[in-house]
Amino acid sequence: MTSSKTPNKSADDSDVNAALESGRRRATINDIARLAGVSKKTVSRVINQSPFVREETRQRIEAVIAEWGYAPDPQARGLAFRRSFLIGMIYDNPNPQYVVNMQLGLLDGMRGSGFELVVHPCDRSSPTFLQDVRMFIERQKLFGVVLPPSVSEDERVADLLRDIGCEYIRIASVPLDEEEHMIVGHDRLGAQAMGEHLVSLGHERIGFITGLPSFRSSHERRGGFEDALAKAGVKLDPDYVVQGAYTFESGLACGEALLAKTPRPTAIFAGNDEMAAGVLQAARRAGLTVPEDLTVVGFDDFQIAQAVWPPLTTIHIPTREVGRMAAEKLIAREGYEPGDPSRIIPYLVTRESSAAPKKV
Amino acid sequence: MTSSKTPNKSADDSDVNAALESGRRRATINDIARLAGVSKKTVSRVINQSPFVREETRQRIEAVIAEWGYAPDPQARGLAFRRSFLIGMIYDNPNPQYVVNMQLGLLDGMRGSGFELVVHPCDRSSPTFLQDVRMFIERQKLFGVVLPPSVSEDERVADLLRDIGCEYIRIASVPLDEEEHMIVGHDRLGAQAMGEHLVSLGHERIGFITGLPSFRSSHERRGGFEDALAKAGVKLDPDYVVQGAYTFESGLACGEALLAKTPRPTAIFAGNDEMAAGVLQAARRAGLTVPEDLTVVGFDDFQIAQAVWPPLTTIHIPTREVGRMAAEKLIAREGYEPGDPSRIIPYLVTRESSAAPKKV
DNA sequence: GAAGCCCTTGACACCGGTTTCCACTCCCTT
DNA sequence: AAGGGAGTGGAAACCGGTGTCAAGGGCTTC
Repeated sequence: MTSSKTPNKSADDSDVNAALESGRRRATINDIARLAGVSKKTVSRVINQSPFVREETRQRIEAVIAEWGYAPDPQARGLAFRRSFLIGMIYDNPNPQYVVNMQLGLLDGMRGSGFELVVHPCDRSSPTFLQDVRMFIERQKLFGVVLPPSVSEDERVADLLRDIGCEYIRIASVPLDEEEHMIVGHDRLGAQAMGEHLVSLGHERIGFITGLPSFRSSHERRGGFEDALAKAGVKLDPDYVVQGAYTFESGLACGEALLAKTPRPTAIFAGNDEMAAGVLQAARRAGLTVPEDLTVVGFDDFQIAQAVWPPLTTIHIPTREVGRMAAEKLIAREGYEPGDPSRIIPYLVTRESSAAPKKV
Repeated sequence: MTSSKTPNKSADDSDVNAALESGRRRATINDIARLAGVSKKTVSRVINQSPFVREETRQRIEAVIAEWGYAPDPQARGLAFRRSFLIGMIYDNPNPQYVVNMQLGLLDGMRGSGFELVVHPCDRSSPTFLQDVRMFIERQKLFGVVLPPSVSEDERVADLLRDIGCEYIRIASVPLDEEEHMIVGHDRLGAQAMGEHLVSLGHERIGFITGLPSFRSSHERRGGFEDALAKAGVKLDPDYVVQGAYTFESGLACGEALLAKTPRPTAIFAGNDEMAAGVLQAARRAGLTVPEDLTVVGFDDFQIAQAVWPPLTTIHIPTREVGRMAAEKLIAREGYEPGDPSRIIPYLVTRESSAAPKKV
């Protein structure tokens, strides 16, 4: 009777066990404690990997936990810890494929950790934006949040997070914060690769369509492109740079604008695939054949790049992998090593939309 | 001194108020009770809209709640209620735009309700699928789940949910469950509309590409199409029906197969836009011009329909609205009326990919 | 053999809400 | 004025975990 805590509990115990065994009730920490003949505090220690538990005791408890399939209640645990086991993704990126890939990546990185992902699209221009974000985080007592662009680039949000002491990871194309809060993408490298590709094909009069200026990636992509051109001794004529908005429609309009220039560019590099698809349409309306009359290239390598005609030469961005790294960094589990940054380096994908310019 | 509960609390009170006012601590139900001069039970009654509170008392408490911006802790509340305020979206639909639109719709319907959305993509063919779902729901004590296709069509999942007593809404193109658990889409109507459109243009030899047979929508779309043709006295030749997989690649392959038939169909109706984009590519490879040589139409009206050339005639499905209705139904708030089903009726969007067949 | 220390363990209060139970109003009847 | 019922609010237990702190046991050390 060493494990019995009160003299007349055995009758109750059998009732309790019956309820448990029939599956009518999930096991609680008290059940596990009782079944293992220890106090619930010790079970708690095992759950939280406290080193102050005798190996033999730990194994006994772990066996009982495994046998009954016990998992602690995140709400109760969260209540005591004063925080939840939820991770928020706060975003305003309008591209569905980016969003979904990012979500999948985050879930990859969270798998088996006991955390769950709560999604929170937002409108950065709303007057209540910061208050909404704060409410979201404080009410749910989020463990942490992941911020993809362009929310990641908003210092007000970062300040808020530091202020309320919420863990966060910012995903951006440039370092904006301490290293531990950043996953830095390599848009610049990707744009450089594209610049080299176009130059190597022999293009010299190239149009460029920027993304939304509120996204740092817009500037990085342009910058990387200019780097590559400069290195090859080709100059990017500012007159051939027009500002898009990362949308198909803006790509169409900007494409038409660029194609109206004299002389016409022999290639157009759009800041993302959506806009490149718009350029393809502009080219078609102008009676031009791609890539014979015009090279059109994009950035991101989302599905649209393959669905248009001709399929787009573009830069592949490993969004899902970026998400995985972000989640891993956020929860920083034991056995977590920093993650090889080379996993998220973008690369050129050559398809049929790019070719050498026609000889004059 | 009527509101003072213990004689020597006033000193403590000012400390507590200081902490509150400085924002160092969020208000709890005890603070609100103290500030309003009532017991926390009464505050709880107000929060939970109990009718047993004097109107005057209620207003006083609500004023204090508003003044301090108090919101009850979902974890503590959930712990006592034995359920969380989380809603799960369990899905295996591979289309990013569908997923994102559905999420947005669900969030629309949940806005201001205090619920949050936890996303849970899954693999229905995994051996641990049902166990994963069960674990997800039971651990988080989800308030309810929303099941879009094709998870919604899996009776094992519905059985599981009934078994563990979890609220759920199934989104599908046919009624599969009691009315209160269903949002029924109208794929059939949409496909009928497309059938009528093609017939009215004069097409009689029409190819059809089905979606994945594991999606009920595939059969409904085909069925609705056949209905419309039958009504017009046109027969759908089974030889001109090929099975796709809702992907671009499958659309390409199926398009090639259909265009190889003799005589060639004058129109191809693909079960979704992705496949229609594939058909466009097959047509181009075959040297055909759309819509002069071949009419190609899709279904869903996702963004790809506008980004390809020519832009696709398709059926618009109000996915986001469907999501909103699902969420509203799930949380069935006071003031909730069933929701006008006409809001989610699909409609034809005519673009440039459909035209009358050339005269022979 | 007693003191001192470390390793383990458990009792108890607490996280922030809800529910149960009960006592106390208040108002209306008799 | 007393009695009775409905309406109202408080104390304490509870949801399922965690923090704090002190106690028990085995070991070494003097």
